[in-house]
Amino acid sequence: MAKVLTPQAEDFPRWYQDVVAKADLAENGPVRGTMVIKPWGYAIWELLQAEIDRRIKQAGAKNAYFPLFIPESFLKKEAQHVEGFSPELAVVTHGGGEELAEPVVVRPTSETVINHLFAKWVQSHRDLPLLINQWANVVRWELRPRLFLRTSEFLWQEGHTCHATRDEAQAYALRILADVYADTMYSVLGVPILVGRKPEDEKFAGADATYTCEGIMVDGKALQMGTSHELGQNFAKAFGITFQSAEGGAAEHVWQTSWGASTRLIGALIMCHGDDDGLRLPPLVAPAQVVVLVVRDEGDVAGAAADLSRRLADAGLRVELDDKVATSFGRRSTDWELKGVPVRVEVGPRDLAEGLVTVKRRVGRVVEQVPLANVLEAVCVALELAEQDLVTEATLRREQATVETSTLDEALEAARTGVARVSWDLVRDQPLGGGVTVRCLQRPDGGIPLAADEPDMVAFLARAY
RNA sequence: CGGGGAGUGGCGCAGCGGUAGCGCACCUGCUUUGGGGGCAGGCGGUCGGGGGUUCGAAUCCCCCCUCCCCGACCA
Repeated sequence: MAKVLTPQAEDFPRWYQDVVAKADLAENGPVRGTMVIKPWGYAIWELLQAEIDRRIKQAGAKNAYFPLFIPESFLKKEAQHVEGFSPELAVVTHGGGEELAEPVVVRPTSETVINHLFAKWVQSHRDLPLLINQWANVVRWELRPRLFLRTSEFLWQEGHTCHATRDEAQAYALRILADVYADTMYSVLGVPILVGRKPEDEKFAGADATYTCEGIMVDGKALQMGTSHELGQNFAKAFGITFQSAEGGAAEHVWQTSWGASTRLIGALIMCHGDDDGLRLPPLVAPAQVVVLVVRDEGDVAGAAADLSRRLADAGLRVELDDKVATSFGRRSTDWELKGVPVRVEVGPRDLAEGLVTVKRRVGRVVEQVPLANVLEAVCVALELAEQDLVTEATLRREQATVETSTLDEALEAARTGVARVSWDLVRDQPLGGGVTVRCLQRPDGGIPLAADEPDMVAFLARAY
């Protein structure tokens, strides 16, 4: 196998850049920090998006769309929020050749503009809960961009909800975390995650509590893949979102949540499953689940390959037919491998003479000769196993990367190369350094702490992207 | 903003006073095709910008700009 990529062990960040480029996922835009998502990368995003969208709707939220431009004054209405986002705002000061009376910011997130509207939409307890989601791009002027992981503009979904009580809002924030994020990450992306609560100083700007899904990458670093926030009544008070309860009486402020997951998930996919030969895609988000390759255009090989790809497509699989024999077979194999297609079916004259084709799995490099009649079944089994193997491998790796520690020094040492599990009481208010941060807090039994001051919490320390 | 480095065909780089080169990619043709094939021919650059030194500047000097890497911030 020709080495096309910088090996992970040699230089992981460079390996990442190589994969993004060679698998044709994305490239830099002309403005620093911007990203061009190329067809292969975008197709992955669309599949991921569809999965998340389905779960969001299942949780009762409806899609809507709010403006890209937000009056600058809106951002300033919630004190923590403006403090958190000011440094990374893109601000438009001119329009139509004139200086604007009030500058508008390009949304870094949409709490402010959405809550402005919510104040009008919510009047009665009958309007609650209000469950809204939007798919959009947002802009945060990043100092150190990295394709998919941290770009100045990125695509995401952001959910925003209003509830009558704190308990209901909390339950909904946790429901999204579990049913939408954790479930998609685990059962669709095959990425094992740590689910927990962010310490107070790592909360979303303006939130009472932030819950997070932290993925563990091949190099032992953590990546925040999705967050769900309890906003309390902070924005409700800043924007005047009130309702009258069934009992009547004075207007009350609603209790809110917001939650988001972005194109960063693609970065997680790359860094969690990729190997020295490229991407390895879980079948559910593979733009092509199977590629049928014409090894050599001899006799009826091309016809047989075309028939085969049609049969697989008819069975509901996403299939790509590669009959571009002008390019060498080795080159094409390498390219599909870089792109991470889970299963390849190779149709060549030698095998075909015996009524066989070769089925190769990207994960585990399993190769088998299969009679033409059994290809569909063999491919389905291979896809099933591909999914399982990816999860098993990644889960094992996360377990190996996670170290139980009993002192802060031990934890910091372990967090230099992986994840340290340590008592929160040993970490609280201590300086960490070395790029190590508290990724999340859990209860001793792995549950999610519902209050910031729960006793006996466990902290997970790691370096992060 | 602090510390380091780099700007030369699409990409990666060499050249460091004497007419702009290499690898990859791309185009044409032949040959090949079971893991990035081979051969031949070809397209493509006012060497980041401005000023200066010199008979002569990609190369030396001055100013400016941009980008990358390491930190602080971050979905």
